[in-house]
Amino acid sequence: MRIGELAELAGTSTRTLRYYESRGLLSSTRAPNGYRTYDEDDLRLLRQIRTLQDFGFELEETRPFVECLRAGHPAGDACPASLAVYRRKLAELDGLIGRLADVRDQVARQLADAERAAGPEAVPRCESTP
Amino acid sequence: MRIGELAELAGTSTRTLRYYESRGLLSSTRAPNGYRTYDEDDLRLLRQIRTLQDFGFELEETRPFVECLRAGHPAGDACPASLAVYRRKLAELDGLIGRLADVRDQVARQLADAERAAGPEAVPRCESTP
DNA sequence: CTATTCCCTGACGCGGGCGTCAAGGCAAGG
DNA sequence: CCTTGCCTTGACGCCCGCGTCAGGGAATAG
Repeated sequence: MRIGELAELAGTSTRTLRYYESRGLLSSTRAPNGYRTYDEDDLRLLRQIRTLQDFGFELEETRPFVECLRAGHPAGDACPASLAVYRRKLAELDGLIGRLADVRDQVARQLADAERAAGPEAVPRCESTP
Repeated sequence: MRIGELAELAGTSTRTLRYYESRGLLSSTRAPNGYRTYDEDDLRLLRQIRTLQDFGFELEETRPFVECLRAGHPAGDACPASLAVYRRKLAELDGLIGRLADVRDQVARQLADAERAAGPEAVPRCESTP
């Protein structure tokens, strides 16, 4: 298949596919006229990349998964390097979520304090003053 | 005080202060030699900005707080516009944390599945095989 | 006088993942 | 032949909060 079809199948753009190729993540054979040609394996590879991207993985972090698939494994996460990325990402996410939760609570407290200071009359709880 | 001193007091850089000024967030008077001059009010204003920045607020989102302080209020969050930003940010944080938690769980599941598929022998639970 | 240390403005760089335009080639239909 | 629609490479733009360099002036100590 050609680049436009692959892009549509993966729900992305041709620009993105060329970008992945420039990063060495996606490969393509060329038709005599210079057009990129892809097969089902490329689609699976691309889907793997997109899934991880949707998880918030950086492109570089998808590389072990890609290489794992290229090595012939049925799943991109069948290799130790991919598992290592999973684990790093889990730790990263836990840290990030924890920090965000802290921030959330601090903001909530700031808001509550500021609302109290501003006077409770400005914060109608229900239809108490119709 | 001059820009270097203010920067150090606020734990930031002179570049940052000039940047804030270019964004219209921080103001300064000028000494006859052209040097920026600041007072305690500017320091408080700057601290307000930095606190919000540390929370992950974008610079533009600190503007209501800055204007509130400039209007003479003792706290930057004493104005309705600031409270509105707090509320938006809370909702944003809740949404983000929720999505990240979802991703975290999906990654954890992927990891667990991949570990099972790879074979449990590669995942020593304790010192079971010394 | 010089050396040091502050300060000034202006401008480019960076990271990440593309979007988007430019300028053209190739294939197929009418 | 022309048009349409796909494809090619190359290159600039964007976001955002600065870092960092270039090329100067100003104040102070020795």
